[in-house]
Amino acid sequence: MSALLLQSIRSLVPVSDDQWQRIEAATQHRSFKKDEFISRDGEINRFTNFIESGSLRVFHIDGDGQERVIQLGVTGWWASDFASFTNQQPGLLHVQALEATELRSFSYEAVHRLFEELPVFERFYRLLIQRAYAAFQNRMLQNLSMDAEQRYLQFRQLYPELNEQILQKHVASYLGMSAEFLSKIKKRVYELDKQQKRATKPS
Amino acid sequence: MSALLLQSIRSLVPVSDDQWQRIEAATQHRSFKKDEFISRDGEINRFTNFIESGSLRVFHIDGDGQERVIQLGVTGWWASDFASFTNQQPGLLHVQALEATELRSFSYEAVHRLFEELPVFERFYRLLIQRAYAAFQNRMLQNLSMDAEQRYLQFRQLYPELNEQILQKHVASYLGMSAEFLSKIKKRVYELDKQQKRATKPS
DNA sequence: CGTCTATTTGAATGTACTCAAAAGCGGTGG
DNA sequence: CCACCGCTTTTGAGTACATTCAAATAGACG
Repeated sequence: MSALLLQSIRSLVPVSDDQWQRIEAATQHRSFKKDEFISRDGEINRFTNFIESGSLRVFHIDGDGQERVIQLGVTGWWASDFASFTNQQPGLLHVQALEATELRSFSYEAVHRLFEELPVFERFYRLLIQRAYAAFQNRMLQNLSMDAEQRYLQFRQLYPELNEQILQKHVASYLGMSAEFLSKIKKRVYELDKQQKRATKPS
Repeated sequence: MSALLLQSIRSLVPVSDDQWQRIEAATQHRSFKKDEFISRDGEINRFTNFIESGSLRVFHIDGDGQERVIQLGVTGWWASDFASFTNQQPGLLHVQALEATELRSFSYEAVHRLFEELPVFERFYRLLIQRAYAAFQNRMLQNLSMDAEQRYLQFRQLYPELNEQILQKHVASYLGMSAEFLSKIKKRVYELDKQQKRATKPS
């Protein structure tokens, strides 16, 4: 019984206990150790994943060997190489556990079986993607219109848990900047915070 | 009768003639002149749009007045301020016709009515978003891992029709670079092409 | 404690931007 | 049909934001 997953689904559609049982029966539980790969570049990604605990990153390695983090995920989030899963074609992305991580995964077949059996599940899935798409459009907007410091501040405000839990170098990559530069930004922001505090409450 | 729209839908799901009539009846036809706004920043976007002819851009104006093109659309594409439409909340984006443009639009109410009446339409809509999301993930990948010249070359290869039909300044904004810089890139690429041709077939 | 990796810091560099001016293009009216 | 106007594109010079590389420091893990 995965209370978190049920909660994630019920936040988008109403589900009877009977329906929930059929959904849960379609999932499989998967465990990964720190740094273990959940799926790889070049493979067909067979699963879409709900994170029960732990964290992971979805990333690409481009021509010159640079890693680019496309997505980060922590407990209660969904994450996979979506394009590869959807089209059942070899993917461009790696998915890797960043710590010991427990997933509740739906295989491609399971998802499509549920679409046929439970219209409410297809609706849930549609809403899930809709939300993800809207979030992505927002992220694109930010990447286009903000400089590195603004992106970091926005990220820190929006996802404080990621900012704490995930290694800085992965956060930097997610935000589209070098790890060194993020380090400099954090220093600058920290000094500004200090100054502001002093200014706000002068002894 | 909108053959193009029917084609767009049938490319994703099978639709009977009867079902198609109910879908088409739910649409409305809307015409826009060049530069006219289809929806605006701050408004709730009531429609999702299929482009029957013409072209449009979806863009954001940020703090310092800079315009950032999030999406471009031409005949046969779907485009709207998706986040605003989906959540029925005031949007951050403008949608504007780039030339005389004919849309076939679905209101928020019409879409939801169709979801209830025709499960096949909900499936179509899910597949449409799925595809858009996968494309977006790809674009994000490219924005993170490619420099300006590579992004332009990829764009030109992927969407030659957009490259020809849309003003360079909008393409530049879509690609996340200044119009001036795109101009310089095009010159460089053109000179390279010339050199290559000379090298390939020396008199 | 020692090793391995992550983060910090600094210097030099580069990619892309801004600003300004010139050239090109398209439409409209005389 | 030509001349002019407005807008887009081109071009060049100076600049800035962010990168790369290298070395030092700090942290985590066995």
